[in-house]
Amino acid sequence: MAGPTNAERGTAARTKLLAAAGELIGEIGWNAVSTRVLAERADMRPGLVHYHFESLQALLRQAALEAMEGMLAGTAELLTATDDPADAVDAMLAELDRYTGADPASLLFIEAYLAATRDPVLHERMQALVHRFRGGVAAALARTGHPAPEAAAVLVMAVFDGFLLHKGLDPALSAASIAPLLRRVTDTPGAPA
Amino acid sequence: MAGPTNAERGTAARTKLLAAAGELIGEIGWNAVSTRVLAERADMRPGLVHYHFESLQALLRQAALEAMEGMLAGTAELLTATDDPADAVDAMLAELDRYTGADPASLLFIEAYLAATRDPVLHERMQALVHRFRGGVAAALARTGHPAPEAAAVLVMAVFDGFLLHKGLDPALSAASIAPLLRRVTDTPGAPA
DNA sequence: GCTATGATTGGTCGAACGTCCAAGACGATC
DNA sequence: GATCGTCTTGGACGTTCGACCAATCATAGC
Repeated sequence: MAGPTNAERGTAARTKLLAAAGELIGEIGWNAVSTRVLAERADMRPGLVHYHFESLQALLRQAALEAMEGMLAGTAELLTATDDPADAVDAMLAELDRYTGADPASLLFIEAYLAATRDPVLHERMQALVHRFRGGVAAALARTGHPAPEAAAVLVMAVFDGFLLHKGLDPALSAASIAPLLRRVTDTPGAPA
Repeated sequence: MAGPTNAERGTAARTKLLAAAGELIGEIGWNAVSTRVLAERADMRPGLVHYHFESLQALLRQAALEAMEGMLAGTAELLTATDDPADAVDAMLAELDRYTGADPASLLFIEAYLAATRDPVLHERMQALVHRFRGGVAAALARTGHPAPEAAAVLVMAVFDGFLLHKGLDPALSAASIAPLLRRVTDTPGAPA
């Protein structure tokens, strides 16, 4: 009965804490995640939090970044899976319909945006994350000969996040209804059909 | 030397508290606004907060709603001041460039969106506020014969808020660069120039 | 076995929190 | 000038917070 080694238990605890933090940030809000509720969700004692992480803020920062990285990585694959980036944007918009705008995953993004305005380290890392993703969209659009791929990528991503924001307020909003209009932005005028 | 009456002092205190709350929500975050820092900003004793307002949450709710109402009202005038709603959207986008995305006014909006997902009363009132504004945009677009004014209004407002979110992360973003692309959305194809 | 090292426990510290309340201060009314 | 309603003060209440720490436990290497 060889149980887990000490190192394994340590990394397992860190992983559980990060996962719990990722859930709680969206559920109750960044500033409402305390060491005690976090430990309870992760099924461990509060003292462990500050043993495995330098501070609560550092833990939340890392949890948010890893969660966002995971979500963006999954979505970025759509860009390379389709030939026409306009179709890819459509697909990403359709995937956006799986989020209600009030679920923990959506809210984690918004919470992170806000936290980034008050945490320089998070700001820098999150900026790099968004910049990379936006660069991918812009590059895909540029390949089709889009006249302003950078600006179009900025607009597309603003629509994504802004739509989530509004959807949280009005769940009746449907991504399908704005998809054809967003296509006006991603399409390249005068291109062969 | 007739000083202010008791009633005047009361309403003045309420006004000061609401103004201070509006500032602080954006500066330090909704959940970080406490009775004590709020009273300090409003230059009064902490005990007064719960004399003039039922609870801290009720105060923050009212402060956020009044602040947003004021900002949206000012912007809505642009809709009636111009003949072409596409020009109005351009003007609103230009006005958006006065916000950095990290200033208290911008952040108050985002904070309110988040708070609305956890406060049913705020949710309802804010939904009505956004709905009314969006209806104005849609009506203006409908007048030009836009084929999908409702969807276009949803997309335009998503761009506004989403762009603010991204601008807070990357101050280099300029509304001017996405304006011509957003025009593709608001324009009515086949309309007389 | 014994000892290193890392993981975990339970508890404590001072500070800040939302809310409430009795007592005082002020202007209006008679 | 007494009285009344409103506004204001200062302090108190129980709770929770982030952070820290000595003691205990479990594994790994000798």
